[in-house]
Amino acid sequence: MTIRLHDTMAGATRELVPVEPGHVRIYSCGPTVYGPAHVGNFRSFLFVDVLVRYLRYKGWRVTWAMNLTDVDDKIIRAAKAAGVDIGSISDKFAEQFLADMATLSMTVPDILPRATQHIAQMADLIGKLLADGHAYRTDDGSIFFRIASWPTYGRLARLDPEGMRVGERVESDEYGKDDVRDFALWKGPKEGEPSWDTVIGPGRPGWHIECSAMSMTYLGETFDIHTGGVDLIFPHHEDEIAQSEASTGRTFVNYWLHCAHLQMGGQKMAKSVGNIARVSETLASGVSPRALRLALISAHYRAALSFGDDSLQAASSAVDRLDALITALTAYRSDSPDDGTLATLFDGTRAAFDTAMDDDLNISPALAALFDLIRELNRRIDARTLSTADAERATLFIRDLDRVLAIAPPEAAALDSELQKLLDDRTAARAGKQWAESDRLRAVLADRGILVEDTRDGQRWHRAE
RNA sequence: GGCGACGUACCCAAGUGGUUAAGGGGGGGGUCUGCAAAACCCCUAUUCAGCGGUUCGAAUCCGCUCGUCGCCUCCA
Repeated sequence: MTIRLHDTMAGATRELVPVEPGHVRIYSCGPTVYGPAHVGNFRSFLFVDVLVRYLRYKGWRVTWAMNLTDVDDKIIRAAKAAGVDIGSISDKFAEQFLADMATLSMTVPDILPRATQHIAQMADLIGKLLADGHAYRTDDGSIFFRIASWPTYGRLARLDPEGMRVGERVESDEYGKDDVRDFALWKGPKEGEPSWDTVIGPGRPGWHIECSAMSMTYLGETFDIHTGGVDLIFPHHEDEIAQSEASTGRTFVNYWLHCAHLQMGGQKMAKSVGNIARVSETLASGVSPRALRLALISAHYRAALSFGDDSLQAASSAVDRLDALITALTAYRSDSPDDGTLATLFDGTRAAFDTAMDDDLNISPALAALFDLIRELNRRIDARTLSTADAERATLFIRDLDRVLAIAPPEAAALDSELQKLLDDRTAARAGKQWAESDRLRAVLADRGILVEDTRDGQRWHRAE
């Protein structure tokens, strides 16, 4: 039971060995809830979802924490613009985020800590850094981390601290800092901004400190996996490491996992670039949630992934193919004896699937194993070599793999009696070769979202999405 | 400018030294079928950005060239 993951710090793929045997602790940098998240954001969350799902599928215990940043410059700005307090902005978009998560069948993290509910923990951490000389106050009550006090600063991002000079793109007007590269742990109180009274004085937290405080609160001073998009490597994760390790004197995180960007139009999807797509918009354009999910998880997480009509179309077709098989297996009836080679087929599929996923979540070959299985099962359905029980076994096997992928259709709920009557009427019409009536009923059912197909197993149906 | 990733068919994307270069999508042909849909079968890269090199052997290793993207700033 070994799984290898690519650790950004090591720059290499390493076997996952958790601090506590059998129990993996994961922290993910979550969204800042100042607006609706876009699908690029969700790519990075779904990558962790797949990781968590796979670890659990393999029998590991997982504790997954993902923060919701509910206080920062953007939220403050949005609240001011709307004339409300920051809570009404962050609550609204946190709610929307959770709804989008559910739409995409994303596992709900075990812990979803919010920054504003952990101010005291952050203040304690900053207090420790002040006491140890890793941080200093400025005249306005802000507190900065002293990068010069942390020699390994820049190691994660492979940036040379000496080379990080003030350039065109680095603001140098934040006077008061000892060094322009120092970053804010705490921002002094300002008129019109939220402020908390704490052991280190009044003010509000800087961005990076929340992740250190909350991850260590829930997962311990040293935990296993920390995830985020590649754009968080610097400065966010670099800063987290500096402030965490400076305060504890221990290794903060054992494995840093970073997800590559989702691209649209040849560039990374970003609000600032203006090329974003949101979950709600994508669904409104007729793409099913499962197709969207597949489009976002179908490439290796460390490779840039292009998103657009083509990728959504391909994912939709692939999901349809899976659906068609499940529908066919469900309708399948045969007097054939059990297929003695079915177990071997399943074993081979699982071995290929697991081998691929064990290798840094190499999902492409894993999906290939699934689709190879789909073709082979369709062959056997056509050849009528499966028993009725085999078809059921096959469905169960696919649903087992789908604990990791979460792209299979939900168990079909029973139809209401009116729809069932339409189906029954159509079956009767077909029995009497009343093709016109049969076609009419098919159209009526299609209007109600029930797609019917005729096969030698009789009429079968599935819901349109 | 510094650091890094990548360039495989019409599109997406595995493969990182050795028989026929996965899989998905798309396209073409066929089978099945009242029709439709689905499914199945066949075809769609003698070739892996280009050029050199190492090797018995390279898409896979090395060098150079060209191109794309990312980070160095808020950002998943």
